Amino acid sequence: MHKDKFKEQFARATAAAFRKIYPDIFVTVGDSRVFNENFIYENLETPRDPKMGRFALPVFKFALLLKDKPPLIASNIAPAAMWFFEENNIEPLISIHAAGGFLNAKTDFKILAKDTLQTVLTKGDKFGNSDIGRNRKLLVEYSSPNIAKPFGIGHLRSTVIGHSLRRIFKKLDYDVVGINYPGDWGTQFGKMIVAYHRWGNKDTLENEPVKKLLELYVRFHTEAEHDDDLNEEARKAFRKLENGDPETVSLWEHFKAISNEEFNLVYSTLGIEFDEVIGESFFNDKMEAVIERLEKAGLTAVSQGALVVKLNDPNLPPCLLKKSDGATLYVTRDLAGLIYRWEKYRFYESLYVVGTAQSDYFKQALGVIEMMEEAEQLSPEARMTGRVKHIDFGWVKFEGKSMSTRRGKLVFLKDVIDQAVTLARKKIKEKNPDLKAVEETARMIGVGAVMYSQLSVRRQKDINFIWDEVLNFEGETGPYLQYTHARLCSLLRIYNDDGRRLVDYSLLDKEEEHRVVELLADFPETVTEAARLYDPYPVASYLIRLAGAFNRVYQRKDEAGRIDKIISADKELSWARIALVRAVQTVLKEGLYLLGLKAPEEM
RNA sequence: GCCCCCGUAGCUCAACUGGACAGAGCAUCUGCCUUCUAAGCAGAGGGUAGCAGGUUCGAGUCCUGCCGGGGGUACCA
Repeated sequence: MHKDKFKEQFARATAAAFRKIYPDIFVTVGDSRVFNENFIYENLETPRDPKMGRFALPVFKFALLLKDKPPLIASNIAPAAMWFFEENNIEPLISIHAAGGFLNAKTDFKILAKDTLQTVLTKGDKFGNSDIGRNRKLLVEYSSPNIAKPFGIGHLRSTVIGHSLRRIFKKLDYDVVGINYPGDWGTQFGKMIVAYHRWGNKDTLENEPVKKLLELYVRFHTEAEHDDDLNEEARKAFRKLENGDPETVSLWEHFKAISNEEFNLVYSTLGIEFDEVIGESFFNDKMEAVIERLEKAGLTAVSQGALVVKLNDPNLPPCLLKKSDGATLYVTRDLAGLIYRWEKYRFYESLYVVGTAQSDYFKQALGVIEMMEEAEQLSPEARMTGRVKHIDFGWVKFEGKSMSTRRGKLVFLKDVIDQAVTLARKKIKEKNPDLKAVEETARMIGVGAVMYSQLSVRRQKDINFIWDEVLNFEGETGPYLQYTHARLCSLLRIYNDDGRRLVDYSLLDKEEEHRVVELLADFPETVTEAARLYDPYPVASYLIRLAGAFNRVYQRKDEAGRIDKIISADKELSWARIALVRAVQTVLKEGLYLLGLKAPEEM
């Protein structure tokens, strides 16, 4: 793991200072706690207010050990640490100050700026890359919509989060396989088939077939409320499908084709990629083997006519492998999928980006796997237990109300995107009528706004999908990031140089500029943080901060109240500032890429 | 009933997993475009952190109990 050289120097100096100021205690505890450099490094924090310093060490926890009051400790250590540099003839990269119970470190700006900007400009979009994922196979399952149902905004969240995680982990050199696992099997198809036979025919599915399928699905559920036969019929129809009845199968194929056409359109509009698309039905012929394996492991039981595995956790209901009529369930296929993926990939980790409503379900499935591997006494390397993770995310509501496919209460993603793109088109006409690529740009912005709406909150939080907010392009939004990017590109077009000259970074001496450089230096850490949390959110909020910091530089006013422009008559100064612009543009573009958003050069 | 999650500004959310005076955006109000994109920037107002206890040098963050909301609770996925 790459270490920050400023923090390393801080740790070395303060550890030495602690040894010097508290020699008696050092003798008794030895090279540990505050006397140990690594310990100090690990305990560094970032101050809430960047003005206080780049990083800080709170010393409260050491008061007991050192038998001193925290402010006294800090004020003793700070000068001793600075003295350490002088004593050992080390050029300090930082200055250390005591502030109450904190030791604050400020970095030498010239060094930070030179390091950071040169690194960004030479590495380009590889800035922030890391090799922590080398030789690690990582599976990410996301999107996974249900065939024969429209792609609603409910599916958007899994799609956007998963796709972003795929890119983030790739950046860290993981060998990522992005998987789409569409729901193309199950009792729902029995319902669809019954509904189609009762109320539909070939002509029904001529125009807007996806909406027609939804209508059939909804009608089934409303009528099933006072017609018990319907559900029974549906179960029969699904069994027919499982038994391979040709007519039923071809109808199912037809539904699938209709849905896939719509899904692919959505994916290409959003720019979503997968490495593998395998539907549930792929596992039809692999379920028996799983059931046999579980039986052999002595885990199965028959309960109320159904084949089940009872979990160890008393709070979980038994896991149903087969219904009392012999038909399989979702989990049966998912267990087969889990085993199949483990055997095929021997993954380091496998992530399932699925809503939090399914968390008990995942506990069941993973519980069954764990019990099985335990019963089979597999070696630790042969077990997938602990490597499979449910990456859950909060409920998506629409205008404060729950959505329900069964009741037809849902919002089509297609409609949402259309609205957003239309609005973007309108704004372009208004704000930049000379823009040539209107259609393409409007699409980037509209889609960006919709996608960002799913990333602007930590993934565990519920999201309320509110039109006014999604269609607002100001403030903490995708279009704001894109706009800032376009603005940066515009500057680079005007000041057309190759960026290969010697730059005096000390000319970037304004507070606003310092803040931008500090943020640029934070990018690599932000990416690893996102990976650690399995959440793109840190990247999203980071980009907002970066864009805001740059916009403040861009519109900073001098003492006379005039805008202090990036490009001025002062050549040296302009070069330095353009280097900053180029670095911000690079990171902003890469960050947007990680989120799955396009970065327009003009808008 | 039982099991998870959540309650922070009018609204939507942050706060580096226990640290510094709780921060942003939206909305409202006030400024700023005679050449670098105003989808922007500066500023103002707006807070008893659901309530009550507890642990701690230190609590929005941890523990307990209430109150309120959401989700799940074997033959859906």
